[in-house]
Amino acid sequence: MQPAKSTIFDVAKRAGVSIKTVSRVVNREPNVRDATRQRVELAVTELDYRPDQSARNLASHRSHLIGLVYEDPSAYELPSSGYIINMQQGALRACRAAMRELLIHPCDLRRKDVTTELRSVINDARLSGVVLAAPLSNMERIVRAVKSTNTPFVRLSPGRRLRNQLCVVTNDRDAARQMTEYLASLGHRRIAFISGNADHAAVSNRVLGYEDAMQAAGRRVAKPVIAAGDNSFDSGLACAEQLLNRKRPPTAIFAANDDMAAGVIRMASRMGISVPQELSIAGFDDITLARQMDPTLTTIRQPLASMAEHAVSMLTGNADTYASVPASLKIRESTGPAPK
Amino acid sequence: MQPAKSTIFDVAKRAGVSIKTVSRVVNREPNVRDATRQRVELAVTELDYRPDQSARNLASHRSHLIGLVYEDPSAYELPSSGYIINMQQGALRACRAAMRELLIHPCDLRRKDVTTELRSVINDARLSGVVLAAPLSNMERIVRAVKSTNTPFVRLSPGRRLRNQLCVVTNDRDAARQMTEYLASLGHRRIAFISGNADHAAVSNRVLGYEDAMQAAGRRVAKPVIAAGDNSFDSGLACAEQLLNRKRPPTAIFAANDDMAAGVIRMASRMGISVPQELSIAGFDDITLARQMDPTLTTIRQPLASMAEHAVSMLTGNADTYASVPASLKIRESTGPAPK
DNA sequence: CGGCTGATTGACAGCGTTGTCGCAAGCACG
DNA sequence: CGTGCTTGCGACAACGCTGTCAATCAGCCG
Repeated sequence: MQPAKSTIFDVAKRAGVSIKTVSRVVNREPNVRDATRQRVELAVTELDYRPDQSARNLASHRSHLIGLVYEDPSAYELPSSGYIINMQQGALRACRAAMRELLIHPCDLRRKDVTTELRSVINDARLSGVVLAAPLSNMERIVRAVKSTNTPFVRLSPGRRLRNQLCVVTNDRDAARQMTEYLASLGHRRIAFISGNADHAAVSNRVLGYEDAMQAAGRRVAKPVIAAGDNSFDSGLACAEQLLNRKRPPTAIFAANDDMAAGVIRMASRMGISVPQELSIAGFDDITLARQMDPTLTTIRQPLASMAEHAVSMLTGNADTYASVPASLKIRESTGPAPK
Repeated sequence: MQPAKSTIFDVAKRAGVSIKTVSRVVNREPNVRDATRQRVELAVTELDYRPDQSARNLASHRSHLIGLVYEDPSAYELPSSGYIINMQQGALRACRAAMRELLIHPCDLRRKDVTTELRSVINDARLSGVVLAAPLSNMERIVRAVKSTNTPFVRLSPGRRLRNQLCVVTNDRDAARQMTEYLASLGHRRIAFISGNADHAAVSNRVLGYEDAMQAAGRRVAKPVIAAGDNSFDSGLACAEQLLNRKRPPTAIFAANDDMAAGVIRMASRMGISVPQELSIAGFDDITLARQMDPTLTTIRQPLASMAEHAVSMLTGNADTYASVPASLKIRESTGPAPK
């Protein structure tokens, strides 16, 4: 049996002060004499006092919960588990540091009442903050719903920097440009790109980065070729098939995310095309899988975990209101010199 | 602006009853006349009344939150994201059905204070129930910590059926036996097994299933060969290397989970051994990745999502106190007839 | 030394439910 | 027609905090 849980009254009595003073000390409010503060703190540790969250919630209209909201992958059989897990890990790290807990809430966009439901969750649980993952962070109605709850929220990769709104971004465009330049520097001239779901602003930025590089390379490389994927492994297969069956197939394929790149690798293997000897393949995200594929995937490490961590820190008041976390090139086995 | 939130008092006034009666109706308590119940229900819908969760928590000492507790994968760089995501999806499904929300809490077992911390989380958030995933569901100190909070909890794959305790299991042993028999039926005689982390009771059951089948097959197949992995992709690589370098290497390798099986496939490819022509490989779990590998992986579909869904349903009172969800064989490309 | 100011502290009323208990009405029974 | 039990309902006290506001105290000025 555990010793009966002590309340703010017990602490107050022991320290010889009022409950309000205990409250002040616990919440680090100003205007408490040092001596008093110390007496209270002593009592707190002696009694192992930990404030009751429910009571706090009720009285203060805020909980100690942070909500992580993202697109429900099961809704579409999206194999994007790496994306989600990474975000969760980052968010959890920051939660731990700030003594918060994490509530996860995937949204099924096909449902008509997503916004109503989202509002209910935020209000019912009195979340103290919400992290809105891409691509939701870029959808008008979703953002509006969250905003209407008056709960602080951070948008992850909202596509562009926003004034007066919390957000965390990464340099998708720049990173995509770097990757394309890297491929060009290996001697590739026909570099194709597989784009993804246009809802996902980060993904469109990657397209732009690819185009930037292709344009800058000018005559040295051939025209941009962009195939339309939807971020899924299967669309990677399909796009690869289409691209590789051209009369003059590309010698390098850069996919807007790793899942699609995995599809490309798979298709190349099916078609008997060796990677990277005959075809170089690059991805974007650096999901766990990227290191386990055969060949291992050259990709761009998107700091999803750090981004989510930053986001939560913003909500707990431990970070600036804006953060840009840089992505970086990870060169592995799936890319090599262009074939002669 | 939204219409001011209505409270139990508003409903009571409108229905011409006391707040207690409203409470009874909302909570489906007995001893309310039908006519009264209907009047209240009408008022509830008219005013769009939704009880305040924080107030409920405070008064009833229970929240509407379910906790999902699992081993922290980031602690060990475990690539088991598929496992976690699947569980989450199942748990979320049941939460949605029961109007609950899900709080996730990975445990870092290396920390000395895991149990203290776990208790705090459960108590602070006043979780109404906890789902304890394997292998935590099988660790004495963890289970004890959860039990000490007097919060209802369900153990996932605790290794054996437990009396008077909520748990959800699957037929690991039987499924492993089936897979082994299947391999034998393809003509394989030297079938090796890669076992995993012994903490994970489900995994030890798989070893037993393998042994069952090998024993039953008697003289027809060679003696069991078991290599010790630790559930990770890398250990799959290592064990495969060791097994395949034997004088008489196995013609089939059955790994206790898909991550290790992926490692085996990878090693075979490195060593120039063709799968399934020269070597058959089977896994266990059916993670998303299993369908994306090359060749696609023959494995056992472990119904993790359903298991977690069941678990949450138990906690919300919508299911029995015990469930066994069957696993099933998924034959794909990585297995084939034994080489001559 | 009186008055003024800002720092420090406490009393007390919420916050919106659920739990306990009491009371009245209805019903079976002798 | 009285007794005892069940059913249906309401009054009111928790639940354990935070917010508001008033009271007290110390320091400082003239």
